[in-house]
Amino acid sequence: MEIQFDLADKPFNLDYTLGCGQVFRWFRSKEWWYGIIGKTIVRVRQASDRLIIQSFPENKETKLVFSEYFGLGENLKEILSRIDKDGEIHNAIQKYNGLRIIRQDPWECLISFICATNTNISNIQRMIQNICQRYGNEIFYKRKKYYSFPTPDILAKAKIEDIQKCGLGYRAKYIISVSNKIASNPTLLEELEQHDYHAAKNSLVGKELGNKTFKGVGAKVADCILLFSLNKTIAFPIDIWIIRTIIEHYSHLYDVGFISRIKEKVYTKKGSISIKEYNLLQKRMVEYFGEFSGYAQEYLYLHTRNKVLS
DNA sequence: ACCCAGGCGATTG
DNA sequence: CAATCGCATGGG
Repeated sequence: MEIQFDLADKPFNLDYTLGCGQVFRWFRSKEWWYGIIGKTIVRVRQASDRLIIQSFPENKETKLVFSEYFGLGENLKEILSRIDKDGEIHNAIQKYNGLRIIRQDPWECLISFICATNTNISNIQRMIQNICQRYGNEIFYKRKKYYSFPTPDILAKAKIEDIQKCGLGYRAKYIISVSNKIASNPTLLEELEQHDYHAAKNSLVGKELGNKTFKGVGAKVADCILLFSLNKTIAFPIDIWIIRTIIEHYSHLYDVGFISRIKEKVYTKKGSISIKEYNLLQKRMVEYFGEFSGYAQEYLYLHTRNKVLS
């Protein structure tokens, strides 16, 4: 049995949505994408105006869960028209029309983006795959093995050396620390969705009792969590690709001196941007693109990245 | 051998 | 405070 969504007049592109680096556990084989949503094993394919989903196990809520996960409730056409403000974003929207922001599990998102610092996407995928193989539960479906994403209490009890063996290196200690935090307060992340962007972000990057609540979570990682799992469409993560986009196409939004300093850092590879520079880069972009800045970020990110890598 | 990859935390100045 | 500097790991 399978579920279908009618995509007529709804921009949606499965390849861009699953392949743009917001989720790391999906893989494509021929026309199907394979993945796990919650505890449900899923394969998905797109046939022009339909999204076809086969899943195991199924229940009555499955269709609603999938609709939510893929962001099908959002009026993407309207959102894209709101951020379509210049030639560069216009080209990105034309090329990647149908890219949607997924509403993924905040816990998985938190761990995934702690892994995502100072590395590349294929390595992130490998780290997370290793974590799931070692600490998740095996699920068999159609004679293939899948693994659930491990729970906070399982990772909290893990040995740091074992997590390092998953290829996480210096990130392993952050995983243990954050897992303990969530294991002792399981609803902490979900509660952040009730707060506005700034309050939620302060909780993610802030301190309590003098030390950081979420080690390994800085501004960039926090913005990814807010955008990809906590429904904060105003979040605009600043990464190296977006900085390149800004330098090339949005430098007029900044002081000349500021931009040249950013250029210097990026081109010479001498040091990363400071938190102040991060915040200013972000502030101007959000002023420019508005409440759906996060969508603009994703379109620009993919556009710039694929221009360079292809 | 060296550099880079969707930064962060600890340590300095 | 703000700026600088290791950091684990894998691939090119």
